[in-house]
Parts: sequence; structure tokens; C-alpha cells
Amino acid sequence: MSKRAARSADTQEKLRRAAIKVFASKGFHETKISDIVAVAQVSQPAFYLYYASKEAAFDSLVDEFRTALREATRLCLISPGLTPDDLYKDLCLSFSRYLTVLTQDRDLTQIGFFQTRSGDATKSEMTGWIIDNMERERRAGILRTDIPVQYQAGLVIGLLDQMTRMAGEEDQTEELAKICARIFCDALAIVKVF
Amino acid sequence: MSKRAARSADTQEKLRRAAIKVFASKGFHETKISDIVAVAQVSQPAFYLYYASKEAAFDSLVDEFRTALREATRLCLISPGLTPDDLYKDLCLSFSRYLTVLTQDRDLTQIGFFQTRSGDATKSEMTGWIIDNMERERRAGILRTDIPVQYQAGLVIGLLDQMTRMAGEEDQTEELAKICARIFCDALAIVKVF
Amino acid sequence: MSKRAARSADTQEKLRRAAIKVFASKGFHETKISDIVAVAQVSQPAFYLYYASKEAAFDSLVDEFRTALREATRLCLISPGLTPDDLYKDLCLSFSRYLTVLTQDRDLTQIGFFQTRSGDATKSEMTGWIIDNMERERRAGILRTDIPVQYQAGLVIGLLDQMTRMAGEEDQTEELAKICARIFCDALAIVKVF
Amino acid sequence: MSKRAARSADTQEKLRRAAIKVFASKGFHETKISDIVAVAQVSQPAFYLYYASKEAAFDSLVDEFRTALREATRLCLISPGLTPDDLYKDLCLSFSRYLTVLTQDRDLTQIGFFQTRSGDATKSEMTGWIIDNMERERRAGILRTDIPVQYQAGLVIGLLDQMTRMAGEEDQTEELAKICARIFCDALAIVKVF
DNA sequence: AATGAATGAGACTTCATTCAT
DNA sequence: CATGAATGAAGTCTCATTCAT
Repeated sequence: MSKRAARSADTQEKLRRAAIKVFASKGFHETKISDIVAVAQVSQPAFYLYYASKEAAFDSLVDEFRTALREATRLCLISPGLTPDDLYKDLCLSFSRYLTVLTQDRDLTQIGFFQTRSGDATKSEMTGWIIDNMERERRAGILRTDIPVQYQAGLVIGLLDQMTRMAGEEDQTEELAKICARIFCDALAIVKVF
Repeated sequence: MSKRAARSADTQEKLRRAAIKVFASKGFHETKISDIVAVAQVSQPAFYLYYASKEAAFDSLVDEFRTALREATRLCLISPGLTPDDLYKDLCLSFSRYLTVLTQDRDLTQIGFFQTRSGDATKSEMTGWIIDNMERERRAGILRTDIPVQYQAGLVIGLLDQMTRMAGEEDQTEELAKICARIFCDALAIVKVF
Repeated sequence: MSKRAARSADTQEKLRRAAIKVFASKGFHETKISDIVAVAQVSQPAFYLYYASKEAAFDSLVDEFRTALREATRLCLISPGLTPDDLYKDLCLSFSRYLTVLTQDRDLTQIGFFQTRSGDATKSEMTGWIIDNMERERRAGILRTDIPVQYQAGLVIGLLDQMTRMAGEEDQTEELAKICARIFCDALAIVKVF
Repeated sequence: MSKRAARSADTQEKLRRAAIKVFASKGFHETKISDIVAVAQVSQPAFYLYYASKEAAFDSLVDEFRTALREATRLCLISPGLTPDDLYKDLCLSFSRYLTVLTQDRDLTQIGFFQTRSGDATKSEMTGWIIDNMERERRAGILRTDIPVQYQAGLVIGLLDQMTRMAGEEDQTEELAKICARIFCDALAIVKVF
């Protein structure tokens, strides 16, 4: 990579980090381009070298977040035929993956998951993905059938939402994942673990 | 009430309804005073006769919503010593009260519960209220003790959030309340109902 | 007219005059809204109370000019069967009308007739109107037939363009109209006047 | 010429052609350097290797055009003592030269002759040159004396302006030159040709 | 009480131009 | 000679808010 290219990549990354930081703390509308470039320590026009507009910048960050979440969901499908113990372990792992995505970059999560416009859409999409998984899991006899899947999916999302909010600075991912798994088992799974 | 006062109250109510409608659909920042007064069919300065500022108007609506929610919470404390069956009935009633508040005026709920800034604060306050209740319930031996109360409170809020989002136009309050109660029992209560 | 309405009309007229003045002297692109409102002695937003945009303001002035020109053209059709002398008088009158429109408000003329974008379109439209007239005049045996009408129309426009440029501050309309009429007779009419 | 110099000259010529094309179609203000270099397929800084500024580039093109026009005018002085027939031929030749300059590169003409700022100045200069010629021609008894020269000069320019606008894609120079000559004879010369 | 008119402040975006490689 | 990257300087337009009637 030439010196120029390196500098350019550096600028771009500084802008990306700055945008994440400022959008997260002030939200889309209260964020001014001047805030972002001040944090990134570049000039205003530099912003437009890497993003077509304020909105495009925001959207690209949301996409980034959603992609990670989509990937985490893809890995979450529970295999049929597990022993109760393995089911629980599997659930811990799944929730752990989710919580990792949700807590590793709080600012990005704020943007993609908690801010009204973008977050609502993200959750709505995510609900769809989870319902897909759950329908298979239900057919596999893992999930209880007296509660419609959509509400079960909602519970998972609500759970993740709240856990993410509550997770402090230090890494409690494993602990929280366990709590989630336990609640999931008790509230949604057929086989009781404990 | 004099004719003049009636007229004034009418204007005020038109503005309030218009504000709820527009704030709910466009959010705080994308709402223009001109939008609100257009819907209310009054002039721009009229807005300032009843609200000190755009922000004050928004805040007053949020307060209105929070008050209702606070009231619902106050009534939710579970009495100790109930039979499992009565506990379940009590829970149904409590969730029903919550869901009524949350679904009776979707626009107001959108403003006070779902929009990032205000909603986050509302949920955070509400978490505190619920924790208060739960600590007593825990001492009364109703709640499981292997999961910290704050997470249990979080579960309730996450549940309500999701149920509210999923509730359609028709009134499903009772049905949803039952689902909530069941999940609550399975996931958080000590005495299993079913 | 109420005091308020009067003030408003005054502001609007000040803006209109200012816009004419500044657009005329600096052209569309070099004109800044801030220039216009400075001349009009109103605030920037006031401009947007009366014009949707800079472009809309410019266009409305161009329209104003074109309407006047259209009207002048409508009155210019030469009646058939005139004596050479009356023809000449008629022509003088017609050119006089045109030159009046073109010289009464030099700034507006600059905007609608001389500035590239708008002026070219104006002239092009005007050519069409004149050709309409000339085709009838030609059928009435007034115009020579060995030169295509479009060129004859072009001559008239070129003539007016140049005469307008040359007309000084003092009112030379009559004199210039006579010169135009003479050239018209010699160059385009069949019946020679002198 | 070295290879490098050749390459440089090539770049310069590409820029010049691109500038002519873009300035002509969009005008000075709506032309962006980025448009020009995109058409020329060179980088932005390359532009500044050959032109000091956007304005300098535009001006150099205007100069180029004016020089050609000046040269055409220089050759247009009508010799005294011609027979009517030769006068007409001479006029045809003169107008032909003008129209050649005006139509051979429409884009350059657009820039130097039709765009407001530059074109007005060009025409104004040109009027001066033509007046010089006409004063001699008048003394030589060729031009009528009842119309001030400046108006006669204006007529010529107006004529050329309009004819240039009307000239289509195919080469009608000769035909148009004849029409101009005829009008010139009828309207301005003393000796009538037809 | 009610409003048409007015404005201060500011945000986003664009673009000619220049460095540094 | 050539260029990717960067920026200073502006300009249009919007909007919450306030006068004056």
C-alpha cells in the first residue's frame, strides 16, 4: 500500500470511528457533520470524500451492524435431538454470540439497534430471521407450541435488548448468556433443563 | 366555562392531538411546528400560546404517558400468599393493565415508549419501579432468586415492549396478557402454574 | 387593505425590485440571495416568503417580461391593404411598442431578453410568434417572398436586439422605431416606401 | 518535439476541446472543473498545469474566438468604386467569411458570441470594428447616410447573430451569405442591386 | 385569543484550488 | 508531467420562534 493509500485509509477509518461515536451519542438528527469531522480531525469536505451524505454515512453504519447480526443469527439454529444438557450449552453459545455482537461495539449497537428509526427496522428484520429458525426448531420438537412463534421470537429479542442495555462495561457476556439460556429454557423450550 | 374558555380549550386539544399524531409518526426532529399546526388547523403562533416550545410540547406528552404507566405499575404489586391459580389471574390482570396503557393510544406510546430519547428514559425509570415491586415479591417468595432482579425486571419490560409492537389493530389485550403471564410464571416465578 | 397586508405588499415589491436589479447586473449565478435581500433591506428568510427559490424568483421575472413581449407582438399584425404611407406608420407604431417594452425597464429586459439562458428561449419563442404574423402578412402580399420567413423574423429580432442595446438613457423610442420601420420596408416589404 | 512534449501537447489539446465542449453546453458558471477533466479524461490537477484558473481557461477560449472574428472583419472592407454586381459579390464573400467563422465551431461560437458576459463584450468590440469599416464605406458613397452608422453596424451584427442561430447542421453558409448580402443591399447600401 | 409576517441562527453541501507523492 | 487526497470559503435553504396587528 502506497503512502497515499495508507493515509487515505487512515482518514476513512478516522471518519468512520468518529461517525460511529457521534451518531451513537447524539442520534442522527442532532449530529452535525461538523461534529464528526471535528472528532475525526479532518476538514468538512473530507467527509464527502468518503460518504455521499450524512444519511449515507448513517446507513452504511447501520448496514455494518445488521450484517454482523445476520451472521450471528445464521449460526444460532438449534440442532434437533440434543440432550437437555447439550441444548442448554448450545443456547448459551448462541446467546453468547448475540451478546458479543451487541456489546462489542456499544456505539455501533446504539446506532443499529437502539435508535428508533434504524433500530426498529433492524429488530423487525431480525424477528423474521428468528422466526425462520424457530419454525424449524418447533418442528424439531424443541419449542413449546402453545405460544405463537412470533411472540417467542419477540421474547428473544426483548431479552437481548434488555440484556444488552444492562450489560455494563466489563465483559459479562458469559454470565448474561447463561441467564438468557435459562429463561429461554424455562419460558420457551419443551424440555426443562433444571 | 365561558365561550371563550371553551374555544381556547378546543384549540389546545386540537394542538395536543395534532402534536401526538405528528410526533408519533415523524419523531421529534423531523416534526416541524408547521406540520403540527397544519394538522390542528390553527396558526403557528397559536402553538406558542399553549406550549413554551417544541421541546416542551414533546415533553408534556411524554409526561402524560409516563404518568399512566406509573399508575399501572403501582397497581401491579403481587400480594403474597396467593394460590398458584390466583397468582396467574393476578398476573393476567397486571399485564392486561400494562398492555391497555401501551395500546390504547399507539401514538402516545410511540412517543413515550418507543422513540429513542424519551423511550429509553421511560424504560429506565420503569425498570426502577418494577425492581421495587419485585424486591418485595422476591422477599414474599414469589420470584426465583437465582436470577438478579434487574434482569427479571428487564425481561418484563422486554416482554411488554415486544408484545406492544406485535399487538395488531384489534384488541388482543387479554390474549397477550395471558401469554405474558404464562411466560412470567415459567421464567420468573417459583411456583409453576401449569 | 389592512396595515399588515400593505406592509406585506411593500416587502414583496421591494424584493421584486431588488431581484430585478441584482439579477440584471450580475446574472443568475453571480447573484446571491444575500445580495437581493441586502438591496431590499429585508432578512434572508423573507425572500423565501415570496419566492420558492432563487430559480423560481428568476423565472417569475422572465415570465413577467415575456408576457409583456407577447402582448406587444399580438398587437403588431399588419393589416392588409394599407397604402405605403399607412404601412410605414403602422410599422413605426409596432416597433415603437416593441421598443417601449424593451426599454422601459432595462433591468427586466436584461433578464428576459439578454441573459443567455432565458434570453435565448425568449427570442426563440418570439421568433415563433413573429413567424405566425409574417405568414399572414406574406399571404396578404406585404412581405417579399424570396427570403424565407424565418430569416425575416430573425432580422426583426436581430434589429430589435441591437436597437435596444443602442438605445441610450433618454427616450429615443420614436426615432429608433422610425429607423427600424425604414429598414423593415427596404429589406423585407414589397412596397417600397421611399 | 520530444515524446514528453507531445504527450503534454496532447493533454493540453484534450483539455482545450473538453473545455470548449462543456463551457458551450453548460455556460461558465454551471461548468465544473470536474466536468471538464472528466470529458478530457485527465485528473483535476492536470487542468491547472495548463490553465491558471477556470476563468483563465474560459477567457483564453473567448480570445481565440475573437481573434478569428477580428481577422474576418479586417478582410471585409468594401473597396470603393465597385459595380453593383461586384459589390454584391463582395458582400457575399464578406458574409460568407463571417458565417464560416461563426459556424465552423459552434461550441466556440457559443462561448465567444452567445454567452451573455463574453458575447456582449465581443459584439460590442465587433461593433466598433464594423463602424470603422462603415465610416470609410460611407465616405466612399457606398452606404446610405440617413441612418447613423452605429445602427447600420448593429443591423449587420443582429443579422449575423440571427443567421448563425438559424444555420442548421449542414453547411448553408453560401445560401445564408446571399440572403445577408441581399438584405444588406436593400437596407443599407445606396446602390440597389436588384 | 389569534395570526400573517418576519427573522436569527445554522446545517448541509459544493467547488475551485492546492499539497504531497 | 501527473494525480489522489485534502481543504477554505461560500451559498441556498430551513425552522423554531417572536412581533405587530
